[in-house]
Amino acid sequence: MRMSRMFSRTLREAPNGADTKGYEYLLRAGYIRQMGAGIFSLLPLGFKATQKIEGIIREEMNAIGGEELQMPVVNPADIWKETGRYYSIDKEMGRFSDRNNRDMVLAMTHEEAVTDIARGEIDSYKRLPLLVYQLQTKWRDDPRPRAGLIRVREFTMLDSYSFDRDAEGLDKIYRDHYRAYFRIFSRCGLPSIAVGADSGMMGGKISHEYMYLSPIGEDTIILCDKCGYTANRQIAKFGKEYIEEEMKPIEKVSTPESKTIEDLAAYLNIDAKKTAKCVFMVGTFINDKNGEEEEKLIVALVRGDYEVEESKLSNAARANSIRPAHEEEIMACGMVPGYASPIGAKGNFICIVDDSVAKSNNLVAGANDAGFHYLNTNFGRDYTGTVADIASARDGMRCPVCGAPLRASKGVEIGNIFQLGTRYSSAMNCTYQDESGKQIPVVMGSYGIGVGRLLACLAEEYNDEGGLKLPVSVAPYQVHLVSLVKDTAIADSIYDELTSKGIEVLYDDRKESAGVKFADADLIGIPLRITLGNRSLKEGKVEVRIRATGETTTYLLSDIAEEIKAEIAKEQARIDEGIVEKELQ
RNA sequence: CGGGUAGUAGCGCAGGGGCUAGCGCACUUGGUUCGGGACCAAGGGGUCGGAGGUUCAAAUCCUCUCUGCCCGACCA
Repeated sequence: MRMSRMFSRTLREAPNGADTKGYEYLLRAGYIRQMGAGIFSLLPLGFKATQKIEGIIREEMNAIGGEELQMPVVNPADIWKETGRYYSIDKEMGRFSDRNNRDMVLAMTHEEAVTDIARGEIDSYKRLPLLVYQLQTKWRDDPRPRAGLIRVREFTMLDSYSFDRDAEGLDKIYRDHYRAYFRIFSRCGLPSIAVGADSGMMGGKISHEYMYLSPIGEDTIILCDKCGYTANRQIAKFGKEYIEEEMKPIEKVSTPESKTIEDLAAYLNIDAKKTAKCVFMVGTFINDKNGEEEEKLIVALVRGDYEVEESKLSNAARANSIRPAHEEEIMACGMVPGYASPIGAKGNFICIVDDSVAKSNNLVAGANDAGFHYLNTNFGRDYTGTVADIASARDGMRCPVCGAPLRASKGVEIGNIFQLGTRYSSAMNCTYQDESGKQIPVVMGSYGIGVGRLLACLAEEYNDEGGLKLPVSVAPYQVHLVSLVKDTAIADSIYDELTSKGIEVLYDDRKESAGVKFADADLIGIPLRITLGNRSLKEGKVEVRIRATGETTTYLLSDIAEEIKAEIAKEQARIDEGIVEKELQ
């Protein structure tokens, strides 16, 4: 590509709002342009990089037996009503009516669509297993897009769907994906880790998220450096201690001005872990069949020194969503904020008790009387509720596996894999006939990678003061040819020669100063730069500079095609050496 | 959805009741320069986010509204 004819141009200054380096450079180098909140165009450079990523994805998906297809973005709402997600997913899904007033949705994922197709294709166990994937546009009306391509509303996603006759089959294809995803990310040059995750709106039991660890990430990952335990904080467990002792009789004491655990512990001169903290949320429960909604107060109890993890709480309560409760809602159930506990409370509420509280004795809890608390409350004797793990794992807490201190880190979710089981096949009657003639729901899995987000993470990982420095496997071009001599004949012939040999060349044939050309080359970040200048040309040589390291070598003009091929191979070899082969333990 | 902040040329910004709205970069023309964001000269480009209002006069004041960004809620 001749730069004189390139659609995009570089920006000298960062557009307002580009607050991470990767985003700033993608914008300035002309890879992407914004059109609205969370809505971006991929300009030719960004599109090329994306195509490289997609090429890697296709190779790896094909390698595990996937077949590529493409499903429609617009789905009739009927299939989403079959699974109930038409009702349980809120405003995040785009909805509209067609000209005949039929409900339509913009598919934000394709479990329904693929299951609808599959039920027409699968009849016998002999047809299984199957695996299909697509690279396709998703629209998800995220309430808060941010950080460029990291969190957008419209994006391209690899999504694959597996169909098996039983859990063993699912387990195998799930493991295949686990391994293939590490290969994909590492072939793109992106370091990643897999963590145990919440399956969220997808349903199902087992799921893993792939995380690019970075301070710009929004997810919090809990990891153990000693034994390798990793999990998203939303589900991360940690080693809890229980205060087990002989139950003592409950006793009401005056605790004026002690609305927080901190004040209470100070007033009574006790450790916060000797208290039970009461957190109030309101859960929304949606009927999958008809979309009817119901709200209910959720009372969450954790030990005073722990925090409530809302995802865990939401799962334990089986709520579709939860929000903090208002004071009136708490008081309506006979509890007094600041001095609250389920003891003596009445009305329609759900009580979820963290095991740290359930298994500890004689904790201090609210008396539902302003200015008073109870000493020596005990779960089971003084109140009841559902026991679950709803406490949040934090930096420094103990590893649930080996007991070593846990570490918290920020991460960007670049992919995830779910064992769906029969959630969709049962709801949509996607069954196969087994040897005995019985109809059995197909066992499914679904798997996804955000392509644009992956590019954004790469831009974040590979940059310096000058701009991007993408790995050769994903860079839009392999070579950036910069000509500084007036006579274009030599540069033109190098360009033609390299191009004819299948090398991807971005040729800066513009009438710009050397400084501008170098600065733009650094910004765009093509891995290799050929500089054609009078200085070395006098000796019949050109310079080849490696963007990532700045290392420069001069080669004879006559050898340049072969030398460049060798340099590209070297760059590619660096990537190949870093390919991660990892099996699910 | 709550809190904050901003919207003036393609990009970055200044101006904050009064004549023709400015600066840097980018752009056009001519000339000089030519290996790390050159210089000189002459130019082109604006519904000051939108609507309504106050006023002799509004980019500027008031009301409403739209949009972007940041924090939170939320999210795969």
